[in-house]
This record gives sequence, C-alpha cells and structure tokens, in this order.
Amino acid sequence: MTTTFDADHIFAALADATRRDIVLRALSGHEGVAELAGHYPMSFAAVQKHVAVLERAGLVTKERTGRRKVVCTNIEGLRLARGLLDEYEALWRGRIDRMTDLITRSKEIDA
Amino acid sequence: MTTTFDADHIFAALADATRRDIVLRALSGHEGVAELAGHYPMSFAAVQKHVAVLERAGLVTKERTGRRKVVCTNIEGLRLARGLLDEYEALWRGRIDRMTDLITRSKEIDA
DNA sequence: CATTGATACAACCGTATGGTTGTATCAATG
DNA sequence: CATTGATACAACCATACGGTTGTATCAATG
Repeated sequence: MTTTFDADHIFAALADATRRDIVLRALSGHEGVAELAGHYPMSFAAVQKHVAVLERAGLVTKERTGRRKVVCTNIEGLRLARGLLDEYEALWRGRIDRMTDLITRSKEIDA
Repeated sequence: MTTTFDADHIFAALADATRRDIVLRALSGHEGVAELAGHYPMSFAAVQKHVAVLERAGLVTKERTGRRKVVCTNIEGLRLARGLLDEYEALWRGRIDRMTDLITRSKEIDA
C-alpha cells in the first residue's frame, strides 16, 4: 500500500483533541500560531509543535502575512484524509457485504 | 464534546498499519491471536498488544471458541468510528461551504 | 539600525508506545 | 491429572510524544 505512510501520519495527527480543534479553527484561515495558542491551556511552543504535526501530516499549511504566519487548513490534505477513510470504509463495507452474503447463503443451505 | 475521549483512542488505534490490517483481517472473524500473529514480522506478544489497543478503542472484540480466542472486528465500533469521521467531515464541509460562500460573495463585490 | 512582535528551534523531562523475552493462566485431551 | 495448545500478563528496553523553558531568527517599524 503506497498510502500507508501518510495514513499513519494523518490518523496520528487526528488522534489528539487539541489538534482536531486546530484543524477546525484553521479552516477560516485567519489566525496565527499565537492567536491559536491563546485558545488552549498550554504554552505557545506546545501549540507550535501541534501545528508542526498537522503540517507534517499535510492537514494544514502556514502562510506568511507580514510578520505573522497564518495557519490554514489544507483542503487538499483534508480531501486526501477523507479519501483514505473512504477507501477503508469501502474495504470494510466490502468485507461486511461479503460476510453477510456468506451468512445469507449458509442460512439458505441450512433451510 | 462527549466523544472526544473515544475519538482519541479510535484515531490512535488506526494510526498504525499493523492494526489497520488486523481490523481488516478480523472482519471475517475466524482467526485467533496466534493466526493473526503469523502474518506479521513480530512476536506473538506484540500482536497481542495491538489487539488490546484495538479492543480498548472498541474496534474489535475477542470471543472464546474452545481453547482459542477469535478476534472479531466490532461492526458497532466501526460504525461509531465512521460516525465520528462523518461528524468531523460535516463540520469541515460546513466551514468549507461557509468559506467558499464568503469567497464567492467577495468576488461578487470585487466585480 | 535598534527594537519589538511573531515565529522557530533546541534541550530537557516525564510518560506512553512498540517491541522484546519469560512466566502464568486456562481449556481441551491423552 | 499431567500435558499441550492458545492466550494473558509482567518486566524490561529504546524511542517517540506532549509538555516545559530558553534562545535564535526574521520581518515590520520607530
């Protein structure tokens, strides 16, 4: 699977409430790291690290605007994440369908 | 958010290729921990731990069958995970829609 | 060009995670 | 009931992670 590496990073990035919240906040794309940091009970550097994790996962980008750097949720990244989840859901659903199919058939055999 | 705790565990559980593979394999629900362990280049105990993580996240269950314990993907858990993702997608999409709406309007103003 | 505001980075700490090996439990079976 | 097969659990190790503080960079501004 070529997307395994990314899936690791994406799911790991989403496995933290602070980071999920940052993704939401960064959708409007108007807050710098400092403003974001203001919303959470932790240091500026900690939030900075969270943003870095999201960046590495391709979920947000940073755009320089004057002396600030605005954090923007990367729609492409989100779509990719969503695509991964869809793939998995398809696989899951596929297997579930085949399972229920098997079950149905075995019931027919039983009858 | 009441589901935050679960989201942490679920995303974290999915952030590992081995565990994602176990979820897929366990959908057919006929392999014990030992059989599962056979597929991966690691010890039995390591796979056992991975299964434990998935179990804690509510993604699989173990059912005793004779002397074996069969690992079964928990469809309910999967649906819950899927639900979480849907919620997030809805939020994301909502914000995206509002964003594109804003962009469209500002373009109209520009024109 | 010195200062200030905003971000980046490095070092450090405690704890969690992914892996190992070894031992204990527990159910089937001779 | 001793043995064997399958799972569970505990101790340990290395590394990653989430947090801290302190220092460095870098762009605007007086």
